[in-house]
Amino acid sequence: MENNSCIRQQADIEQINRCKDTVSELNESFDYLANGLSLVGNSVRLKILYLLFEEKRLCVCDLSDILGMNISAISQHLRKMKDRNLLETDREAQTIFYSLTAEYEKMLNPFFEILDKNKILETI
Amino acid sequence: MENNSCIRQQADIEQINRCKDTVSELNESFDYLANGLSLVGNSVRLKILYLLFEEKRLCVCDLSDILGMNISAISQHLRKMKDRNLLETDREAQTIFYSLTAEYEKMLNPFFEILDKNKILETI
DNA sequence: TCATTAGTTTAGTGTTTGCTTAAATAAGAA
DNA sequence: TTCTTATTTAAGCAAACACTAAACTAATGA
Repeated sequence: MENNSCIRQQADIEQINRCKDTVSELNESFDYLANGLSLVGNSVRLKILYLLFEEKRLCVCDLSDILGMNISAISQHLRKMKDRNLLETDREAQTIFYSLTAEYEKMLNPFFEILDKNKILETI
Repeated sequence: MENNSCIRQQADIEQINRCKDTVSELNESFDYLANGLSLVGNSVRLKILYLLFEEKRLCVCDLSDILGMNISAISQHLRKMKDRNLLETDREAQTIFYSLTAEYEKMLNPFFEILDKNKILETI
């Protein structure tokens, strides 16, 4: 499959084997983390996450209005994030409110801070 | 385009307007951040970033060998990350070494710590 | 100068993602 | 029970993405 002719003569074999061990040990962790980060790495979902961080909770319909997008499209984004435990729901009659889970609120905080900082800069 | 019939009667108009303002103010920041995070949200690139964090520098050929992937595929991933300033290069004769930029090493540190923790757990 | 080694770039292909439309579900009100 | 509101789910499609193969560039050495 691969063109293995490229292994440098001066390659550090020990280093390469250490790296291979790391990759095979952490393989599932890499997949899991990358999958979580790819959810945040979409501007619609990042907006939703930040808005929920600021407002604590919003319903599908609010988000649809704020972002100027189809209810269905928003719902599908929310579902992905709920499945991965970034979000949780809270029903009030027909309305379903989404909010950040405590775990991810904490984890995403550094990024929210970057956005907060930009927001202050914009208003100056 | 949108079915605007979904605006709830009980919707908090002030809240919605505040959110709309936030979104339009920070629009480019959302795009920029999301784009950066989407680079990290791919397991091949996350592996590369973590390996560079651990080993300080590696060449295209080392990474190709470690990850069992085509040189060309690795090179294309590296290029994307270099374009976004996550990585920098350092040539030594024909060999090009890639390393994390200080800025992103710092920014990605919390995620590397999660992986480190998993690594310790695996070895127990 | 020609061959070799290391890496990049381009074109092509299959897969994944995000959005649209339409149908389905779920709760409350008439 | 039927209608309305709020949301979800399923199907379909276009755009973006990741990988392969092949051509190309760049540095070194015979």
